[in-house]
Amino acid sequence: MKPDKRRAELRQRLLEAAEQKVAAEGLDALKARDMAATVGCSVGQIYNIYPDLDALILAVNGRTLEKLGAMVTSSKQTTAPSSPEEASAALVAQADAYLQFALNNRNRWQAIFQHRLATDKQQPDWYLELKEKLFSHVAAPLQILLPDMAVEDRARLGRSVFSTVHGVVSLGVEELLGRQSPAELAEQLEVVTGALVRGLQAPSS
Amino acid sequence: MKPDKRRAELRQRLLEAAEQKVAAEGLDALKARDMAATVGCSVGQIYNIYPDLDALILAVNGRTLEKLGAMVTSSKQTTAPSSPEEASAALVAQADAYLQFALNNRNRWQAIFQHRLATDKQQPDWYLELKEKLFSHVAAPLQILLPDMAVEDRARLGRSVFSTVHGVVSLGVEELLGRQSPAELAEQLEVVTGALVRGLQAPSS
DNA sequence: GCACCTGTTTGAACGCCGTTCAACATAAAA
DNA sequence: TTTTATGTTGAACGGCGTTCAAACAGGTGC
Repeated sequence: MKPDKRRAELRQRLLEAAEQKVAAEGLDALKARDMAATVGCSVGQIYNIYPDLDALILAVNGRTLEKLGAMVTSSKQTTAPSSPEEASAALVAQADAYLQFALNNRNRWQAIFQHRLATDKQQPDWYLELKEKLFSHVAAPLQILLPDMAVEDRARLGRSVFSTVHGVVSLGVEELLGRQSPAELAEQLEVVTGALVRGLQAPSS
Repeated sequence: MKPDKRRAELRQRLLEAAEQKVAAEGLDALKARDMAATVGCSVGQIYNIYPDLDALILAVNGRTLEKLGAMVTSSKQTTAPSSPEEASAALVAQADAYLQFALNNRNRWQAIFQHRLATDKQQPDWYLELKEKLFSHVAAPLQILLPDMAVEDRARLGRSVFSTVHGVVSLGVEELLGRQSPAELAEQLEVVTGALVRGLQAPSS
């Protein structure tokens, strides 16, 4: 078999093994030696395929971002909301979809925000674009909700609304055990996103 | 000198050294050997004073939470807001104070949310109380804003509002370089918190 | 002074980590 | 077959948190 094909296959197997490991035991459980043993190659081979473990983690997180994006997109109750009411409902539904994804894929979702590159390295372009795509999903319903807003302002606001939802989900999921149930969390999230959307429509003081 | 006194002094010196290290170079730069060298003791001595490095980190983060709490508290433009308008302004001011603290103490602030205990260990009570105190600062103005709400509901909502602000600050600070300036971030935060507060007062649909 | 005991302090050593690279295997060319 | 180029390997390196047998210091009785 050609070495190129071997490498491509191994690359795929490594990614799958890494995804499963992260999903099952969290980002901290991802170890080079363990991955090598799982896919049946040497430790060194990993570094022939990925420059370092960070690259493998980014590949895993990239796939998570894709799944997350698909989830949030498919949540839009109306594929193209036309009224402010529909747009509001779509935003609240997106927030709930984000929460449900975080709850159902906790380790994978946490890995996205847990992982930190060394300060001198920076996230690759394809990864940044994936995140941007996620933000833009939020900005779309905002267009119906706030039609007079400039495009770049709406993009910024989309990021902020996403951040808002992320904050509630993030701190909520992190101390799930002992304090609040998933149902209570979903309720709180709906209260907050609902209020935020109403407030954005209301005239500013 | 009595060993007890020596230990107490060393405990203090270790905490200060750890704080400075985290503030200057971030949580990841905190190493046992380095701390020992800085305060002039052996590595082992650290483990006679703190059970492990997690405990030292929690001590550092505890002090950060205290400073943060003081900052947010002192931000209340009116020490005891009496009108809904004052309460709204107080909440927006608190959010801005939170942002300013995060910007001015980035590494220390990041350390709070970056640090993760092993899943089998859990945060000590005094640490949880510090966080609870922070949330309660938000809940206080909510009392004027939503006087009819039950106490425990208000506490929950306080946590959610805090989470909201935290989300915007968190994702905002993490990609500060290249995209948005601190001023833009502050503006975005004000837009979001303002809208949220307005929405909470408006009748729910 | 010395010997004894008791609690404290020490830093080499352990196990685990990401990463490297001289040595080895394999395939292609001569 | 021999030589060359290319791909693969896993022991070894440096660094990490943590431990614990051994060295140490302080007090007590002689």
